Amino acid sequence: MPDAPPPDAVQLDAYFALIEASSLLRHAVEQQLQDTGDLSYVQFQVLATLGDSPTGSRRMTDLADGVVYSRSGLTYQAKALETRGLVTRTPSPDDERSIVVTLTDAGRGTLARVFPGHLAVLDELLFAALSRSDVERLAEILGRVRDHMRQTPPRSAAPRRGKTPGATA
Amino acid sequence: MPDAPPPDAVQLDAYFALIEASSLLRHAVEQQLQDTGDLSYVQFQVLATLGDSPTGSRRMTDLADGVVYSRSGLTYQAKALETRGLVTRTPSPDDERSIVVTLTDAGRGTLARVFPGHLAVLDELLFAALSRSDVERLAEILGRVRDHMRQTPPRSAAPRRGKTPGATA
DNA sequence: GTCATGTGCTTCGGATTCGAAGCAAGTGCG
DNA sequence: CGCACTTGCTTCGAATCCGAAGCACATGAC
Repeated sequence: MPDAPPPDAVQLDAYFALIEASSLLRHAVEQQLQDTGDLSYVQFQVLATLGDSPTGSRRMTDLADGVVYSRSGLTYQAKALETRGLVTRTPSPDDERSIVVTLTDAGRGTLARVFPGHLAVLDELLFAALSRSDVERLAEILGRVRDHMRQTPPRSAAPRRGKTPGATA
Repeated sequence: MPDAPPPDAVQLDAYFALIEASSLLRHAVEQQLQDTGDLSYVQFQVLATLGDSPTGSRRMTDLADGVVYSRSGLTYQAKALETRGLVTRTPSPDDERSIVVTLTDAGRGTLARVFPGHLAVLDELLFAALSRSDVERLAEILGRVRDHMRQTPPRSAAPRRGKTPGATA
């Protein structure tokens, strides 16, 4: 290869660290969830998201969006959770085509049973290496990143508007 | 903000932001890789990891470890890459049971073709919302996290449930 | 040398994943 | 109302993923 403009080394560091850290963490957590509650990571995310809602319910689409999952994938998991009695799925009164997923008591129970261990893993793996201010900074920075990404054209929407070189407008 | 009653609120913020941001980023990048080079994310990671090595080679196990993937999963992907001529797989001269994966010229070419767009996505999604010092901090903090996780007992060593059965014998 | 154990990779089976296509309900407009 | 278009979810097929089991080489104890 000739020379490519040396991509910013620190940026790459940050990027790779982000990917690696999240992958490692995810794997560890996944294991814990499997052992403790027989849950996959997505399933846990779904339950946790529902638990976060005041009503304990969400529409399928919003749920899929929240956990960053495909719709068909969520259908699969929601059914699995329903079969196990951890959530219910009922058509919305407002929109007959919407399905509202709701956490059951059993679901809350499972969540409660799994959560402490979950936190323990986080403490051991993620927070053990960090000071309080590290955590604060991390939350602040990544929070900003997340918000930015959520705002930005979600999926396709490549630079469509772009005209050819020169006049931006 | 009231104090954190049960779990530390800031910690949870950081954790969720980490997971969400990495998920969103990964999806976006995945799309770009698919479009530009017909590569899955893992495949890209493998090529990139190999490209990072002075010799352009790595053992299967080290590779799997590096990209945080199962061994069987890597076997699958390595074969796919080999079929497409992007890597070669040869038994190691040292250890007859080791397989050394090596980047081919075609592999380097693909990597080169895909990389600029990859960086563009990162710029747009990840770095656009961050200042230089944010990036530095992020790299530093997450680097520390990653190192900590890499050191920590990878698999087992999870807090066994129940009591410790004292001496096994 | 030979056995027991450890290490490296693959195969196998089953579970999960996604996108595309399909179906049904909602909306805007004449 | 009828029609075109949108939106919400599911089904379908094919690809991918992982853990357990298996195979082959390597190493250490004796």
